[in-house]
Amino acid sequence: MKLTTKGRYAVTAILDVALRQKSGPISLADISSRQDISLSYLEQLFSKLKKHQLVKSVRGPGGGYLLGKSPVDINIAEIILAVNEPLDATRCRGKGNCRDGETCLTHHLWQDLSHQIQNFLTSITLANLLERSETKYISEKQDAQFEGQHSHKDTLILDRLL
Amino acid sequence: MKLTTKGRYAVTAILDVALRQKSGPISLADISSRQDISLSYLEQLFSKLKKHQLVKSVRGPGGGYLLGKSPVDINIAEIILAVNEPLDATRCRGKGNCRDGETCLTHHLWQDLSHQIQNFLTSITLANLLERSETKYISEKQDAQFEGQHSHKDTLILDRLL
DNA sequence: CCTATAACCTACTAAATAAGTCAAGTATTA
DNA sequence: TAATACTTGACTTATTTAGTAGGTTATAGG
Repeated sequence: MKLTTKGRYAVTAILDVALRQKSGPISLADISSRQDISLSYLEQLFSKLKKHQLVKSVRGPGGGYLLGKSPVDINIAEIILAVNEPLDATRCRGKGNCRDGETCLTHHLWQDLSHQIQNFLTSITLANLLERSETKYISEKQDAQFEGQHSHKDTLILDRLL
Repeated sequence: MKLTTKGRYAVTAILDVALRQKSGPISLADISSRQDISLSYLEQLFSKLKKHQLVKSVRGPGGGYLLGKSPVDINIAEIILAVNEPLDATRCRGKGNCRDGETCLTHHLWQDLSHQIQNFLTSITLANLLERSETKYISEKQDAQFEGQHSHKDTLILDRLL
């Protein structure tokens, strides 16, 4: 699970579609100018997103992209995984230095941690983000789901954004 | 918050120290051979880790690195942030296309999401990982803390690693 | 039918970052 | 005082990200 600007672009772009698709397909050119991401880069990203059925396309004038399924059924993890390559293999695969299991320990702990992050991102859907964008203050339900045991002092107030 | 192999190297390496420091300082050469990370790259990483007081060094023969504080007081987020540069600025800063607040929407949602991930990683300490490495099966307490509402079918059984 | 629009596709390139190398130090202590 | 191990900085290389250029196909609307 990699978290880079690439995944962020993908999430941003698909959220842009989600927010506006009521009025029909959204063209990449529109997303490009709104989100300030180059058109060609968006083409690369949406090609992958489409391959994973996260979006569907409408060709021709007035065409563009629509969500491939309901926002409830699209989670953040799958968006990020869709645009990142097959998630490169474990470091030790094939190498001799993991034969006794001992040296694999931290390696697998990291993998485990990575799974936790992925689970976490899987638990957040596009619908959740849409909700947040329509909610002036974060609801308690969301809050609990997102934050676990931590202090809420840095919780984002979406008010100023809308 | 970026999640790349760089941060993974850092977590892996510092965990290696945590697991073995009972027998004294751990040299980078040892970590290098055990974890298969180049010595010089480790030097770069540990230089930053030390700057953030996550580790402390012991010079001279038999020297190496020790944790800078208790495993309970070191969380995963600070390890990753320590080796990644000051967390690059927001895309729209200074640019004209965010003036009306509208275009910033998804941008801030992403930032918010990033905060959630950071909160999550902040909630996991080195001590948690150490515990896990000593526990054959994941305890319920850990499980609840880590996973939220999700299915546990892909939960890692550490048994096979130890 | 024609034309503009927009998806789709391929190949390439520039920039940034990650990862690793090299070399010449300095401090510590057995 | 020699061995060990950290420190520092300048380099190189590889990979990934981001952007360009140049097309083709599909289709809505005049």
